[in-house]
Amino acid sequence: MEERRLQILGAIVEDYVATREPVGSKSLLDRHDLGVSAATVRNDMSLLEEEGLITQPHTSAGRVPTDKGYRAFVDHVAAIKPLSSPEKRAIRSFLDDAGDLDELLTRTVRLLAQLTHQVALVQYPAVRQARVRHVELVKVADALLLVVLITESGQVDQRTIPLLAGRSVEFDTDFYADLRARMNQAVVGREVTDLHDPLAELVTRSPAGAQEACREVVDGLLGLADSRTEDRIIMAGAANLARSAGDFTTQVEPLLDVLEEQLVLLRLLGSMRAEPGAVEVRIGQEIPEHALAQASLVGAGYRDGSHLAILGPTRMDYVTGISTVQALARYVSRFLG
Amino acid sequence: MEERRLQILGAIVEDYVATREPVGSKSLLDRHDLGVSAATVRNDMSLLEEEGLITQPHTSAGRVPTDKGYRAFVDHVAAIKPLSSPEKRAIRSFLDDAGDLDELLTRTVRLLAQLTHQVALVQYPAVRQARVRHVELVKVADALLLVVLITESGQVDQRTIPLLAGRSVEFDTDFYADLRARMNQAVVGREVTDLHDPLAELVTRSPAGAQEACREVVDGLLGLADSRTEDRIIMAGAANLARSAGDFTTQVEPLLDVLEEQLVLLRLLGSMRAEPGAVEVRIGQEIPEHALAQASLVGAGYRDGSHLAILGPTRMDYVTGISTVQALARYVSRFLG
DNA sequence: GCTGGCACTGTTCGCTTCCGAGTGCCAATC
DNA sequence: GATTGGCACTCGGAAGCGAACAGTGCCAGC
Repeated sequence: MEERRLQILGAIVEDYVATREPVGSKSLLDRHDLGVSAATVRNDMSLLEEEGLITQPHTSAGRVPTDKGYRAFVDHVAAIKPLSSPEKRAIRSFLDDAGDLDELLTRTVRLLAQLTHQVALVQYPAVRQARVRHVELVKVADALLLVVLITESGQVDQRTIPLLAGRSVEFDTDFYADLRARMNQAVVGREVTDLHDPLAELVTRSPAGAQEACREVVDGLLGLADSRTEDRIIMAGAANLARSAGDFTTQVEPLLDVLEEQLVLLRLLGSMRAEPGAVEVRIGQEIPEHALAQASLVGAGYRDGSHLAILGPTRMDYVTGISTVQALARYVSRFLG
Repeated sequence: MEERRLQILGAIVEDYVATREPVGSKSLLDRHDLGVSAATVRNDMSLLEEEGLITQPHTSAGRVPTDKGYRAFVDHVAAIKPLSSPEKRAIRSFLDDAGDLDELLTRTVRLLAQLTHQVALVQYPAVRQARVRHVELVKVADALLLVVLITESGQVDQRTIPLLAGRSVEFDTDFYADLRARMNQAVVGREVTDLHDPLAELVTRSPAGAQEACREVVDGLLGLADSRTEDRIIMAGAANLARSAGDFTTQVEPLLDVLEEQLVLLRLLGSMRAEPGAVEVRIGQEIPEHALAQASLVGAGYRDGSHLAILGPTRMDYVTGISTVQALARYVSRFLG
């Protein structure tokens, strides 16, 4: 029976994840009621091994799932186990308390790490398409101007720029108040990616003597608008790796190095294709990054095109992982919507 | 000679940190030219052990530094090894590129973790005493208002608040533009901790029908002003723990749990007393937190009263740690000044 | 197609033995 | 009085060995 073989595979994965030890036919029967004898299980195990789903570390040892085995488990056996009501409520109230986008994401990533005991990653939502809601200029010191950009999505970005041309007396607070008003008039309602022309025009229309000072500020705003579209990754629970360090037969160092490399993580999450609310699982070799050949990634899309994920050893608890990732992705999507 | 004993202690610490193995009199001489014989070293070791600075895991094994030994090493032996010029330049240019406070701190903490291979912690600068520079209100959606608080120190805080009372038609964008103007008039220039009275007055002076809507916003701003004084900790390199997991004889789990507990970390950094630019070292038992009994903390003050630190096994490279922490604390202080 | 039985296999565990790094002490030397 | 070479002693860890054990594959019988 095809059915039973998968059931056995599931049991093997479950036991191996729980015990970290190769599981044999007999001990399998101790923990699971399969309704057949050990010999039958052995036969099925043989077949599973032929298919490449499990493997023996050595003769006379139990079996261990292969990457392919985990894949089959995830695809055909693992059922999403919805979170319990108290869990759901706890999550919701914890996330509800978040004051702004940053905090929402920070809390989400921490929660994800805590619930799954893995490393959690959240991609900053890609909101390139946002429109400008407001621009604020605040003179912080004699030669320092704070530029704040607020988008309709409620994201607030800021940058302090040094003033060189604009530091003479005639460019006082009023000057910047006026500039602020004109800038807002020029950019409010426009796409943040589309500010170059209107701002250039604003500069040319400024009084001759003030063009340099205006350009300074305009450049700051353009830089800000540009950098805000940069992707970022928030991470939590990296220390959980210490817990599962034993699961990696190779050195953990390269893996740690990868975690420090924002670029690699960006590529990783950026390559995920899961639709919002859907889950995508990458197992071991399926991850195109050598250092992660013994790791698995469970990710889900949220909002539009952004992703969050957990990263752990291939021998991880996929059921809990998938459920949790999916639940959190949905919550976050809803809060952002 | 007191002198030589300390030199030997230094050599023991150095070797033990490098090899993770108890160091004996002979192997010590192999790696260090002390100008005396093994027997003399043995005698000195005996004395060091009597003083409680080193200890033997068992008879016929080499010696290992005790917490007290590390303490003596740090106090009397370790010399600060200034960073090399290229290092300094790299640090400076990396930090110079930071656009705002948040990014500066993020970069600092990452750098610290990378340079020392330990867990790095940075306390968000305590700027309770800041004055209000500007308040901005932006209606993000029908029933959502974004409140932005900008202080003279250039810090920008934000929060989205739900509008219940103020969602009717008469409270339109103009209403909030007007409210914004009045709020600014009421609070600009005041201490953020001292906004309660003027804002309460603002509410009572508002038109009778709008008081509820005003109170809503005022409460949001007060909450924001309040929460911005909340301390925060930024962490990086937690994964480095996996690298040094072998250094902890006890379970690593409780230690990981501590790292997830912002509160404990806050208490930890908050209890540091190092002046800006000065370094404070806490070794093992000196840390009033059971789970960190095998860890050490190397911290330095920056700005006024805030701290940054690294956390690692007691068996850590204190020389590099102290130098790096001090250097970064000074850089950050300078950039913020 | 499933099962119980059986012979076979390689790891692990406990035991013993042995080696060596390291110590402490002492008498001799500078 | 500090330093040194010599020496006996100790104990943990590596090496070697056999038994126990967990697990497998195969086969005949139901």
